[in-house]
Amino acid sequence: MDLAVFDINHVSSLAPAVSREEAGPSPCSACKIRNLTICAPLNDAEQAQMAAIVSHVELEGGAPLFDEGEPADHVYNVTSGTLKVYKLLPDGRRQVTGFLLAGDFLGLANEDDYAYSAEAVTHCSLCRFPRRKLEILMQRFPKVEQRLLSIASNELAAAQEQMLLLGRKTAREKIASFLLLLANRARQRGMSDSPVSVPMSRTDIGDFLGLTTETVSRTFTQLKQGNLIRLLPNGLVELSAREDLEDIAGGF
Amino acid sequence: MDLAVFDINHVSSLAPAVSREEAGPSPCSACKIRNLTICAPLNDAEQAQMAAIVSHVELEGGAPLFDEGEPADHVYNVTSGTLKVYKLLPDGRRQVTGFLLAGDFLGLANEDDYAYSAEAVTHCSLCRFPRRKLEILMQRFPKVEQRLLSIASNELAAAQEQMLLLGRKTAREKIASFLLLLANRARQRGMSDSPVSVPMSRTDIGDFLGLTTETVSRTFTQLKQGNLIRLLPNGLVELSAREDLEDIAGGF
DNA sequence: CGCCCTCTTGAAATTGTTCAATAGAGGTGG
DNA sequence: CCACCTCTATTGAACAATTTCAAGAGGGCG
Repeated sequence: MDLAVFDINHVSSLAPAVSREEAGPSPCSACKIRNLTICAPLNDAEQAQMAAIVSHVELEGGAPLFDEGEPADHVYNVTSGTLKVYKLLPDGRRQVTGFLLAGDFLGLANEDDYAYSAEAVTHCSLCRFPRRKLEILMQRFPKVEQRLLSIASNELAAAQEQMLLLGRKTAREKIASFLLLLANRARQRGMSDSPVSVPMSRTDIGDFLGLTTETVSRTFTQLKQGNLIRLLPNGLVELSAREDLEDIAGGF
Repeated sequence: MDLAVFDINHVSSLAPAVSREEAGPSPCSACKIRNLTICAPLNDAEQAQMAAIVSHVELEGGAPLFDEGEPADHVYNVTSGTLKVYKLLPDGRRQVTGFLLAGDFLGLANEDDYAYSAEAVTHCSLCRFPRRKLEILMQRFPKVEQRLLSIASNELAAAQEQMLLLGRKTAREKIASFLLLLANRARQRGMSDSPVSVPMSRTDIGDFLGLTTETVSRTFTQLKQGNLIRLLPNGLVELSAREDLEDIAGGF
């Protein structure tokens, strides 16, 4: 559970030339997922002002980003890798409320403190914005605030979809929905949707779907034996019969 | 399942004097829940501009407000009564994703269509805003957009809490959480939190908590027999041992 | 090569569901 | 005003899905 946080300003003071050359005048101009982020609506000049307040964070798999209850001083945009966000009950039961991929935004909080914990699943890099400074920039660029509202609306719709899954779907339906969710998100990002990468553990998947690891495992086996999926090495899953999976998932 | 929609402009053209006298120059100036709504950050002059685009809707219990998949042309603020919002699976299984009380906002959608259905539980009144016109007003009053973002953030936090409930809590914990949620929301609105009003059916409660009506009923009975609650007439529930309920609910 | 951790598989136990029947509450019409 | 009708809530018993407990298999890393 090592935490590895690198501030790009710090790094570049050690090796500025390399950092600058790799990234160009501003690392943001090379950002491949800009259109997914809160920076999407900004032109180059405006984006430079965002770049002025951003720092860069790298996490290795398993490293925490922040914990529920900590002061919510920063918000983040994922630039690569996968994270999970989760909430705990007093006795340790856990609900993973989401997995975050490149382009996803996290840290939105209305209260002073984070309402959930965030932890890297794989090696991740993120852009970090001080919340205060971002709020000031948002007053200058209402487009960013609109973008954030748009992101929040999308997350809300996804949360409602997840409530439907948690409250009303069977284990089989949950797993089918989950695989299709991952596949669709991979496709949006120009990555392979079959085989799709499933980098998180069975425990994480169970905690996301409201199941135990054993049930997740058994259900994968069951789908595999029905020739709906194939389990490949390195956490890859081939969706051999997407249509059937969609029928099982119940509309996705 | 009668739908009763009254446009306040229409009503006042029939009986303008009465309508004006009851409400004052603008019905909004008499609004008792303004501080909960999207209008909260506006001064009187600004609020008048909001009033110019608002219309008033009344629904009787059981009447639908809109259905999933309909064009999302309006957003609403509840001014009195209780509504439920829900999603359906193709075979009819239902997940109630929330109950809305006075001051609550609904209709936020990023896509063109509503992502869920909304239906009155009790007799309700709402303020209706054409989405297009509200978007224009938001550009003039960024405060409203900020307010909306703040509302969306709160809803997102509530949605995550509900995912924790749906995915990881037992029936007993779910019912305890639900009663405390209703009680807290009633208290926020200056209403009695014990006995708390529980106007929705056992089926609605079950569909909100991911349980069947039978399990809801049995769990109420069980809590009653443990002297944690008392079931009074007219859907009132006395929380006789709030501390114990909070322990059961697992932090609320 | 072996250890550790995760995943898989099996069998028993449990929670909540399903099916079925009764009780109660609210509304309607005689 | 009461009887009846209907809809919702409650209760019971059998059933099923998922969990829990337990053991073994596979895979990656030192």
